[in-house]
Amino acid sequence: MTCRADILQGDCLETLARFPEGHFDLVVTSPPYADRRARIYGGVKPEDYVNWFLPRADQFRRVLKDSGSFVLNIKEKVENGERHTFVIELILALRKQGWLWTEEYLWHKRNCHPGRWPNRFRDAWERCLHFTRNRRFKMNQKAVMVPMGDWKHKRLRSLGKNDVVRFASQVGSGFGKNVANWKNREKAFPSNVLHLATECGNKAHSAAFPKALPEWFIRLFTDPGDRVLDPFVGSGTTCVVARSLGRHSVGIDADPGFCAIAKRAIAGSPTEASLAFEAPPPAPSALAR
Amino acid sequence: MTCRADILQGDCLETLARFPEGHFDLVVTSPPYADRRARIYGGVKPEDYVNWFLPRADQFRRVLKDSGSFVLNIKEKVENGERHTFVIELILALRKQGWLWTEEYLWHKRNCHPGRWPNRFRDAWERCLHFTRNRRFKMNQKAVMVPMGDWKHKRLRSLGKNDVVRFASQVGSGFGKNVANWKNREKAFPSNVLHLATECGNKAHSAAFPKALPEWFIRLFTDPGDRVLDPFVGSGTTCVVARSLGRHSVGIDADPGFCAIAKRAIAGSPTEASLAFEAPPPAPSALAR
DNA sequence: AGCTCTTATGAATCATTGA
DNA sequence: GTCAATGATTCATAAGAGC
Repeated sequence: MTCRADILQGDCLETLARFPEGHFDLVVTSPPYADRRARIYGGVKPEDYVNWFLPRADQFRRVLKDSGSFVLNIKEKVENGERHTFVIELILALRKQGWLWTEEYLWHKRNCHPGRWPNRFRDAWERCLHFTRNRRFKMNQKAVMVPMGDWKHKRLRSLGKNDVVRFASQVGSGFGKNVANWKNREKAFPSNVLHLATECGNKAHSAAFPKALPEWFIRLFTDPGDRVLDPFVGSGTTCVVARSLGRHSVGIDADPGFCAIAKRAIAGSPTEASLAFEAPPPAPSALAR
Repeated sequence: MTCRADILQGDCLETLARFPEGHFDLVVTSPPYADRRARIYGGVKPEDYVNWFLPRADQFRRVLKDSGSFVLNIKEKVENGERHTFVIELILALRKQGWLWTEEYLWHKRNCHPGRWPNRFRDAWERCLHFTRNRRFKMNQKAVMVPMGDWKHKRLRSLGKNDVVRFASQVGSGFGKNVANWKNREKAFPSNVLHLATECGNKAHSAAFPKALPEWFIRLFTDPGDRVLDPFVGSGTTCVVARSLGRHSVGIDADPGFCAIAKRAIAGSPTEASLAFEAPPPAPSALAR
């Protein structure tokens, strides 16, 4: 199956009005952080961020299926020596708007930005806030199981008593008294912490997140053939990934330059169909450790 | 030097009134989470948590030195399928009280609690909120440096072309690698993500955090001889660690049972002086990956 | 297959200057 | 003074190629 991946230029606040209720299964996005990409988004100030975001989130909610998820990758900046509070204020505001704050996943950035300061260390993590419309929602946990890797094979071959205990606790099965259960199992469920390196080819148009991030959430919260929306699509990563996973997608960006880049990225990217012949699907091994 | 490690029984709200202003250099604690340890703290409900906590935090602030830090290890629980908001509300309230929300460190629990649910994965992280009274505060970054990997030695012998080029072209915000910085450097600075395994030693009195957690913050935010406070000391971990690091400490707990346990733990634990003869100081390698 | 070595890579902060 | 803009400074790692 070849899936549609449409890029629309405009402010998602207006662009989304064209879409019917309950059209999408997943909204996943990394919005312009406050004060970043100032030229394009008019440099929303941190203190205005919530008010800027809310009406857009209202649209996201309208076009999202009842069983859908909304994943928001965001991190507050430091201002005046303090972490700014606009993100946690946004969480509270979104709840008032009717969203459920179901979970907060963490993206641990293995390669974070360099730097050194007297009052803090380098920032190596971002939030992936998971909101839903309902307590019951679609979640395919098996789709993101991680291989246990060499580690398991080496360890299990020679079973010292300590090894068994340590093995069980590291995998998180706890109570892994019955190691035999694990021997035949190749995969383990991940936790709510994702370990991903950032990747960004294009310096001029830095991608917000590495492909593996939307990939993880698309696998987790949608089925093949479902519809994915990224209302701040930037260089197109979400749509490229969605297509390669066999999901339809819509990406919106206010900046014509980004839209052009996104379209090119999609045109040059493999579809699921082509992947099936050319290469194995991306290994989830890189996703969560 | 043998340091005092005093355990006081009582509610820290009242107990701290005996202490003068600016007595402590660091407050580090893992408070009874909402709804946990209900018998002892009267089972503070999540919705009452902020109001319960605030007057105590006011005392913490009073007895903390101007250059001091307050580290709060906490994680919101899931209620009714949602993450509760009492922690982020607490952050906002503490700022209103005059605290600066300087940073949010993460404790990534390498071996988190087992379990499986249809709508979420295992929770593998907790917040370590860092509050200060001032923008300038005591921070000994070198005290928590971690050994570098072996790769460093080889690295210096033959520098990749990329290293040289990027460093040379310091124009245009290219990343530079000042190799001189690496000469004679055996250790690396950590990031704001801590990778620590939980200790599951005594299940009867579930330790709030592993020793390595208070150890890291005590090293980072105090000097030897400084004074550390844990107002919800539980089984005494903070005081045990503080003493072994040569810091004076006060631990407070409302529960006489915990106080007894804490006192025993301290009595049976090594002082810094004894450690100097018996064993090398704890290797920081275990602290942050 | 393991080991060595090479290369790629990043949504940052802070201090200072100018309006 | 307060605010805004600019520039200087800053690491550590993982993945892959090669032997």
